[in-house]
Amino acid sequence: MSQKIQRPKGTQDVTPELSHAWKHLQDVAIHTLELANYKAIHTPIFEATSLFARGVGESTDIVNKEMYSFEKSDRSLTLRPEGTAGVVRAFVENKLSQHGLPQRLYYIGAMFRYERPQEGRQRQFHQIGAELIGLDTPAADAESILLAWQVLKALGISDLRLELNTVGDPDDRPRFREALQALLKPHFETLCADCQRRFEQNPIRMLDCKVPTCQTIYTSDAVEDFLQNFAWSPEASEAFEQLCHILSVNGVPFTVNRRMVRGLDYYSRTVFEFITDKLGAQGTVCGGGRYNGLIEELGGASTPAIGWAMGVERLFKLIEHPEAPALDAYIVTDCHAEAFAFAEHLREQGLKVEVDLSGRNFGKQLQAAGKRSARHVYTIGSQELESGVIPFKNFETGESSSLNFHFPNALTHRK
RNA sequence: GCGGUCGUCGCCAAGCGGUUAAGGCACCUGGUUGUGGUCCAGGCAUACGGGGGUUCGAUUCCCCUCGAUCGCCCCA
Repeated sequence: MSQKIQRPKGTQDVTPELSHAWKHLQDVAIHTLELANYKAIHTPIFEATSLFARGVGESTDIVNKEMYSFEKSDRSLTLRPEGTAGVVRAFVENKLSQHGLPQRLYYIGAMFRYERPQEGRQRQFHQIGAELIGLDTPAADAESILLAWQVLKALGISDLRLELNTVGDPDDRPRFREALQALLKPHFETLCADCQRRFEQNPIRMLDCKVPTCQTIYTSDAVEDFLQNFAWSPEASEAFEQLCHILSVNGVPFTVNRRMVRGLDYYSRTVFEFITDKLGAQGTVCGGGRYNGLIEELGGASTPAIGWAMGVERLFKLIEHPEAPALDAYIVTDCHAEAFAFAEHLREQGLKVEVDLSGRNFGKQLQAAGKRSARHVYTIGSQELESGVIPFKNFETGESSSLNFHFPNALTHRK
């Protein structure tokens, strides 16, 4: 058994039992996206490591400890840990802005993050993402969020909460950070070790801490006041209010969560997450936000954009798994040459058809048809070749009937 | 990377130091000269994730390892 090769840790096989439901999920999502005139973009599964270092951010966990990187002839390459950086790179490289803005793009595919697997978290996982590039308006934010909501609804997932926040413009971030540090400084000694580390590295993240003693500090009136009343730029605040308005008008339930932070450096202003309580600790089913600085950072003209990504595996656990379509016809036969011709005839009509290949007696073949829950069973033996009349039976109603079929070379090529 | 739990056939699952390692489902083969699955008979783990140890003896005890799972971290 030690010889047996297993799939790598944190990866999954989608076997035929599940592959239909898997395809269904993708089909529904893609259909919804395309109805909103989003167009697919396919980018490589690996990119220059520097793309993610610059795009996602040097200080993020993703870049620091989760990348699958490898060297090839002096180049450092990395399996994409997320989709936006690659899409933006492609947008810049292919000069998609020349085709007019805004650009509405979506992608779907595998992502890779070297993490300890747990429920809803794999090392290879899949994301469906949408990017709206070229606009920095509340309406654009709303379109993006509404679109995500529509995809989720189309999948039959509505038992979710949408959390929304604004993290201001890049210029505001240091201001916010310093103000927060100043506010929490007096409590530094009582904070947990993690928070003491975060204090310098990523103070905003402290607010998410699960340690009770830390939480009592972070939920104090002083901190609460600070969060509610921190003065973002007037533009950002104004835009955020309008966005909330549009979402309300469209009946999307949301809550403003001033503590929500996102792990990628490129976010600015609007950030949001759709969260479920049904998946344990990894409840974020869709996460996104605005990234106005990213395109310029990656060498393009300064262009605002917003986008999101959904975790396919997480969605998959939340949706109903539809049955695969039934087998329309089963062909019992000992004359395969002619049976294939007839099968093709049926398939041209869009029917799902299987030809029995076993060569066993017809009784056994009939049994096989029953096990497969075939709707109709056609029998093609030497008699049928001769007469050109094919008997068939509807296995759902039990009714028998027959039809005429012109076999190619039927009379000359019988076995 | 850190902690907890777990690992017996494709799936569910008994056994918990000495068993031929139950059983069910699924699957396969045959019983039926050409009209159906539910019937009957049989098959289907030289083996209990892998490796090492303790023991006269280990699926049952110990260690390591691999994997799963839950949580931390973080995110989709």
